[in-house]
Amino acid sequence: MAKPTIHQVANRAGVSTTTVSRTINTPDLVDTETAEKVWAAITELEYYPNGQARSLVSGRTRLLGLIVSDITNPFFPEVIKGFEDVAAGRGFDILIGSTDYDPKKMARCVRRMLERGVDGVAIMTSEMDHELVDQLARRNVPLVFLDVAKPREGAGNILIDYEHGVNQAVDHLAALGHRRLGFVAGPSHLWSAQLRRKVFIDALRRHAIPVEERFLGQGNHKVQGGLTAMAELLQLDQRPTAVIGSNDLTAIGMIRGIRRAGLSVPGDISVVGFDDIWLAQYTDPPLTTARLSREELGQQAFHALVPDKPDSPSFGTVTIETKLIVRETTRTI
Amino acid sequence: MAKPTIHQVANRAGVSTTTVSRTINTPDLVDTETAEKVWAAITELEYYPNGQARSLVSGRTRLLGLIVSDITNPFFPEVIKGFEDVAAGRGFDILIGSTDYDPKKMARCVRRMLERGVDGVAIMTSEMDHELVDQLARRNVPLVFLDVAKPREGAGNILIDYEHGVNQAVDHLAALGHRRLGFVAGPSHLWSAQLRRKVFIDALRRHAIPVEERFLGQGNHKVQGGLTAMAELLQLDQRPTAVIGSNDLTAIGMIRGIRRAGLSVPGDISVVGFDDIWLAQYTDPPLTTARLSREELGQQAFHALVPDKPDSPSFGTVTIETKLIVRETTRTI
DNA sequence: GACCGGAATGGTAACGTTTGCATGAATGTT
DNA sequence: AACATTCATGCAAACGTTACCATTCCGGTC
Repeated sequence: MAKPTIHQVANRAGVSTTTVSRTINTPDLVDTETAEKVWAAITELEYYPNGQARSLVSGRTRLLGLIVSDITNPFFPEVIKGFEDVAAGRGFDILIGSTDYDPKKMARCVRRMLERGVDGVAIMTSEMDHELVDQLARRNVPLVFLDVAKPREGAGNILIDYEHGVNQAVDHLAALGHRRLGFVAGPSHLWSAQLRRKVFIDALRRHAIPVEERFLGQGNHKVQGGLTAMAELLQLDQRPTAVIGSNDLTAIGMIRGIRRAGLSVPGDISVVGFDDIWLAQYTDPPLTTARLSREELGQQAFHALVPDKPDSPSFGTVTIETKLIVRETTRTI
Repeated sequence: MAKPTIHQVANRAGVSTTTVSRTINTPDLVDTETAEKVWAAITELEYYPNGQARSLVSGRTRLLGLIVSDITNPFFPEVIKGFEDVAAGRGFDILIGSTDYDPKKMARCVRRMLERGVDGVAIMTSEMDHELVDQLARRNVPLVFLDVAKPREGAGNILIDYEHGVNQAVDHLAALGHRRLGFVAGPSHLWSAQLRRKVFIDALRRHAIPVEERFLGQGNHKVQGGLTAMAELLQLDQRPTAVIGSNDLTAIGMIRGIRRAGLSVPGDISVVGFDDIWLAQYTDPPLTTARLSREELGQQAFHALVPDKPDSPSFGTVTIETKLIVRETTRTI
């Protein structure tokens, strides 16, 4: 009674297990009348097919892995949501693995996914062990990398077009008359943080705005980092009139730093963030920031792993756009 | 080569599959020398046991379900983390289901978990279909409910001791000399929100502080709700000198409302939140709030589902403490 | 009326493990 | 020297599905 098998259903309906299986999977092959009896038995017994047995024979698990570094980081939940939503719609479940920036946990994650026989893995974590990833690849597990330094052969890659958003931000500030722009970068070991910084500098050049070393601060993608970096920037005898943070947390810290120095945002200094995390709309004042749609990121990751048409290669590279959201931390000089 | 089976390993090591299985699961039963050969074969072939086959015979999947309403809500990720951490340590994987407050998705979630044959499900969502839950119970799937109205028979229940934290908050404010206390509640359909409000009123009584209806505002557990409710409270000819929000988001909205009215926190009005979400330490000024350890919540949920000693019943009820964290939004009157 | 084709169904062998039962060798006990 | 005990191993039967290959029955065709 507890967990009826296909045999019990078959018995009850007075047919063979084969017929039950067909009623569920290929209804066209079974007589309407028989099908009804089978369905009756199924609902009466509250039968659910045993997934293990199913995928043991089919070879597919309809299970996808998603490896992130820290689910607590406000950036990730929305990616997960985007991924999960579309996956659930297509009948896939997802297995989440947090690495906590710890290579050991990463290894454990990969092992778990391998044993579960996932049909694909999305990896969004900077610190990854190449050996481990190769192991996945060698077993023909479809892979997709999110926002990774070098697109990988034989795997999907989702890249982020930092350039557009940052350009828009610089355009925006330039249009408001700002000519002294500062930037507080993220941790230097993070490739994407490096890229954001580089893209900012390129944008300045394009606008023929002089790039001043002293306006380039160093943060850590956390509030505290933005705060202290901003404090240093404010020591300068000639300070920037507008500053961009490498991510929203940094920008929030910067706002706090400016306030603490007795100045106002955007009255004295304009501030722009990056990411548009959920929190950005609730800062005081609401933060102008370059949005990176995390939901889309998750969705694209799914599509890279399980293509619409079966057997299409999907090793392609997809780019996610970024786009400036103007709120209230920027003002004309 | 792609996915070696236990047979290939057995062949390579020159033993039977039984021996390979034993080398992995019950090493005591196999000769050291043989074991070495087997392990050699395992690593050479990069063999990982097939989980489906394994759990097909064992009946256990070492898979746990976790149903939440919205992973994007900053409250949940930390619960998930607590749950996942301890689960991973014990060799369990977790399957996340978001209901999005949609009964249909909830049903789909339950079905998915049933088909996967999860070894237990933790449910932390207010809108749940009793029929669905009964279905799980009938199939002897261990269940645990988190912060639910009525403890359920035959299932684990994790309750939250709202009382202690709120009492501490009121104590704290009373000690600072406040006698006119306000409260902005959460959505009335949410049982836990109701409870927080009730507990607040009880605390006032205990302190012989008069309970004034007009000081009891109505929010929705979002920033906006706190903001508008606070605006109303400020219209009063005699306003409260301290206010408590039903959750941190509400409190953040309240701070904003106070500021918008040209008053200062905590200079004019003290504010206390509830939950201590990650964001609470980054508000300006940092929020005094009653902490509800979400990590512990997740951990307890796991322990309720898979007890340390096999076969211990574990239908018990566990209570999570709440505790005031004093930061900088409260001050003497 | 013999033959063919299609529709509906059943029997059974996989899928990759674990696990009781059986076997054989080696060691110890009387 | 016969026998019990332990240790190390193998054989084969499960676990719950699906998929291939029959088999049966039926109406239609020549």
